[in-house]
Amino acid sequence: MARNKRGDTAETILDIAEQLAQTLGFSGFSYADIATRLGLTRASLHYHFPSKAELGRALIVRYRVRFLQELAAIDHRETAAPARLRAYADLYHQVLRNDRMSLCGMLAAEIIALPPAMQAELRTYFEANERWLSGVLREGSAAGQLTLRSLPEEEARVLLGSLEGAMLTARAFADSARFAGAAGQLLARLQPTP
Amino acid sequence: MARNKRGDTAETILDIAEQLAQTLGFSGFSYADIATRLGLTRASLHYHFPSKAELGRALIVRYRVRFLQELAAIDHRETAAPARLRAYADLYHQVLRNDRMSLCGMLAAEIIALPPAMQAELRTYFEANERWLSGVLREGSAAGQLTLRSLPEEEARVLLGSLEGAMLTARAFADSARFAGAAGQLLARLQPTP
DNA sequence: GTCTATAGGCAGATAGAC
DNA sequence: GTCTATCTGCCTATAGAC
Repeated sequence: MARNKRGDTAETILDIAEQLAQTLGFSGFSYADIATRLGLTRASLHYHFPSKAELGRALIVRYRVRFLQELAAIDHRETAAPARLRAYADLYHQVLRNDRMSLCGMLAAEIIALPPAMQAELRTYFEANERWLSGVLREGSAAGQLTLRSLPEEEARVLLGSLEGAMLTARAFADSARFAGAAGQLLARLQPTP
Repeated sequence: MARNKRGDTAETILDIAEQLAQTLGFSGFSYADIATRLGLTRASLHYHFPSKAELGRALIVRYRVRFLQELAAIDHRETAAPARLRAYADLYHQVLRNDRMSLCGMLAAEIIALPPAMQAELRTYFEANERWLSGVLREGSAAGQLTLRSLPEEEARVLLGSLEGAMLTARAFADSARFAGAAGQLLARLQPTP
């Protein structure tokens, strides 16, 4: 749903659900968890999001839209490909510093347990990410700022997966510096050797 | 517990629980799921594993022991570092072809929702993995078979995280070839350029 | 929009018979 | 070891009053 204006109850519900999903997983939280933190009853939540499946779908859609806005901001702020990639990795790092896992990385783990509509949205999210990364890698390669060892599309897949995995293992040790180190190395490998 | 001999009911319970945990996550399955597939009642399961937390702990311990046995087998079978790394990545690939996620990668996602004993076992598992990888990378580097861009320990962390992440995203697209492609690239980057 | 009340089911776990 | 029966609590979801 989430057809209301910003600042609305629906948005606040999504904020809380997002935090819970990124820390406990989608099957790891309940309407009761949200209701308690929001100071509402479970029944009221169902007014805004009739089913948990619809809440989950809205969660991914909003997350993707916001993420793409941030990517557009990076495109506007940074012009060089290496700087854009660093800014991209920084988005992940910020999430981790908030003691969260990437929403879609988390959901990808439990994808089989998710309703079909959420599975589809998840793939759309990853595809959009890879499309943006591919573009940055291609342009950086053409400009001589990056050295690719394979096609931009394939490098993008590897990079996306590697960053998600770096978050996953960093979280296991509750150490966001672990992520920063891994991200730095992954990007350094793309640097051209003069 | 799992204090019984192999082939026992306890082992079968672990087999089923392992498959469920690797596909749905630890909070994604119940004693009822295991009982149904095994043809027992929920109460009987509690005889073997009094609580789900103990079942989960036994799950990780057995998984780690088996995994380390496979790593020892690789050490015995392959002598060159690049071949050992390929065999290592192949272990992941086999898991994925069984439509499963790496057990500990899955559990790492939901680590905050896990009982403390499971969290500790999880870290032990990852540490053991990194220790083995570090050794292979160090020896391969010393033998001129691999080119490292940083310390073996750091390269090991990056590789472990990247492989886990490659599984995660490959699963989102239900495409194990995606993992194979990423793994191939990650290992190719370690190849010395003559 | 939010509430109370409640349905109906499933969760992990235990007691005690066999 | 496995069973039946049961407890307690939580889950998603709905009906209907305000």
